[in-house]
Parts: sequence; C-alpha cells; structure tokens
Amino acid sequence: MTSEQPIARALHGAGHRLTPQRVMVLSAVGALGGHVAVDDILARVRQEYPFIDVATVYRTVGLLKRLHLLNEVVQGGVSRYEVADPERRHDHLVCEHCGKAVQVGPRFLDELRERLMAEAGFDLHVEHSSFSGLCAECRLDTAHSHSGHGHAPEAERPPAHRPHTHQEAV
Amino acid sequence: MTSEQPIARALHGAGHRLTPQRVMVLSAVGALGGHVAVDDILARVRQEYPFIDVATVYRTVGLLKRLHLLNEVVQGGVSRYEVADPERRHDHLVCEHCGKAVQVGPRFLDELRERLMAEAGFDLHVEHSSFSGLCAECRLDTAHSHSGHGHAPEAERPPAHRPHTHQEAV
DNA sequence: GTGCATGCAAACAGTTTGCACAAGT
DNA sequence: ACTTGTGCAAACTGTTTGCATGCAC
Repeated sequence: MTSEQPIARALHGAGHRLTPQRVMVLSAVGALGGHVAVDDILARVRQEYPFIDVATVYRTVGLLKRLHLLNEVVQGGVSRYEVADPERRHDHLVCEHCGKAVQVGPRFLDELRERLMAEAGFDLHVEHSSFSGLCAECRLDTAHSHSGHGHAPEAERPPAHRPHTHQEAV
Repeated sequence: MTSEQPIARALHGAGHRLTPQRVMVLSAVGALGGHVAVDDILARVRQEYPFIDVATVYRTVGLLKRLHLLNEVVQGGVSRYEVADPERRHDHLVCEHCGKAVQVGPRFLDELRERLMAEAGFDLHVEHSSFSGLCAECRLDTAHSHSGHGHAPEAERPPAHRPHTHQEAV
C-alpha cells in the first residue's frame, strides 16, 4: 500500500536504475513476509512476470541488501531475505528440528551486543545472525532418551523432519 | 597423545565400525585446530592416506557429529567442524569482513541462553551457532563513510576481501 | 561369512558469471 | 546515445547419493 518512493530514491541515489524487476523483487519479499528464500521470491514474481530469471533475483537481492533495503539472514546454508525495517528489528531464532522461526521480544539481544562491544570490541550484527536451537515444542519431543542430557555418545539422533517450510512469524 | 579409546568406545557403543578413515578424520580436526572445513580435513588426511574421498569425509563428520565427538558450526553457508570438548566450550564470533574468529571468554552467552530458555522456552545451541559481525580491527577500517551510522541507503559497500583463511584462534 | 563402510562417479542445490540483447536514463 | 540491467546458458562450490568392491566385525 505504501508508495515505492523509497526504492526509487535508494536506487537513483546510488546511481542505479529503477527497473520493474527490482520493484517486483522488493515487493515480493514484503508480500511473502518473514524470511524468504530466493526460490520463493522467484516463484512469487513469476506469477505476474514469468520471464524473470534466477540470476536477476540473485543480483537484485544482492543489490537491495547493499542498499540496506533488504536484510540477508543465512539459515543452514541458504540465504533468506526480509525487508529491512529498522522499526521492526527482531532476532532470528530458528529451531533446528522443525525449522520454524521463534519470536522473542525485539532488542532481546541488545544487552549481549553491548557486552560484546565493550569487552571484545566486536560489533555483533544481530539482524544478520541466525541463532539455532530447539523451540519449546520440539524440545519436549526430543526430550526422550535424554537421560541426563549429558555428553554420553551412546545413541544417535536421526536428522528429524525439516519441512523446508517457510517460517510463520516475522 | 591421548589414546583413541573414546572414539573406539563411541563407535562400538553405537554399533559402528572402527575404521582408519574415521580415526584419521577425527585426529585431523584435532590437529588442525579451530573450525575446519571439509576441504581442510580432506587435504590433511590425504597427506598420510591419499586415497580417501570427499564422500567419506562428509559421511564421517556427519557420523562423528551425531556421536557428539565433533561440533558442527555453519559459517556463511559452509559447515565447519571442531572437536567437541565440553571443557573447552566457547562461542563462535566470526568477523564478516576478515573472516577470522574472535575469542571471548567461555560461557559468554550463558546469560542469554538462560534468558531465552526462561522467556521463550528456546534452547539455544550456543556451540552450533555462529555469530557474525565486525571485529574490532575491521570495524575501524570500515568506519569511513559511516556519517551517522544511520540507515540512509546512500553508498554501497563492496564485499571486501574475505580471505577464506582459517581462523587463528580456537 | 555377513553387512557396514569405502571409493568412485554422478547427481544435486544454491549461487555466480560471461555474453549478447534489451531497456532505463 | 550511452551504459546499465536482463535473460539465457554454462560454470562453479559444497554436499549428497547409488552402486560395486573391500574390510571390520
């Protein structure tokens, strides 16, 4: 619903051209919501313009990332993107088991970030980092056979079902 | 210098066989130190046994991971491995710019972990998560053109030199 | 001897690149 | 008109898999 002024200004300001493909890619990410992979973007854009190529999407998300219009979050080897809205800053917690994103309050990691900056001089990029673990639900499922949850290399844990599904929340 | 009893027990305990390849892969990771990629392991093992195949290394690190003898840390799309020593627990901070690992005190993230567990029920796997940001050195290098470090999409930032070099510290 | 593990080759996914043509400025 | 962006195809990296042989048990 918002006008696409920002993208026009961002592109022109950096000496780039405003093309339909670029607009479509950006609005596709916004419309899909959450952390979207390139394949998702490609499919979405092709609904209205079937001729767009993967290469164009890759080049475009790369450009939009450099222009800070998109955030890239690498999750388990694949790059996913989301609209970079400073107002809606949030962390990326992804369940290793079910693959879904877990929402915690925004700025949850700010404390950590400040400590890292102060003690190690490390500028943590919270919005690009993806933290893996087990969500509450899967933690209970997996709780079996975890006698003392110790480090005894007895049983193996099958990779479990990772339904490469999109995340539900943003 | 430690005997390889642990690997033998771990393998046999889980019904697997003790093969030279598996021993060599594990000790290669230990000898290389830090977060080693499959290619590094492959090269190292081939120094004494040139016939080992990539597939074997992949299958072996996968197995050793399931047996909790190795930790997998995914950094920017590639899996890296380290010996899983509970005594030497540490966090994984990787500089986006120079690719080197930054060391902070162990258990730096324990506080965060507990908060996540308490407030969101999320069991953060600190040892598998890789946190990206800028190390102190690169932060100063990159500090140019960051007027207010705001979110104005003006200039673009070239990918910079990422010398896929191994990390220096463990 | 039986069956898991290896090596080899081929397939695979995600991503990048070279080039000629099309399109934005 | 000039130059950047696109589409197509091909390369490339990291990883996985099928299959016949070999080795640990």
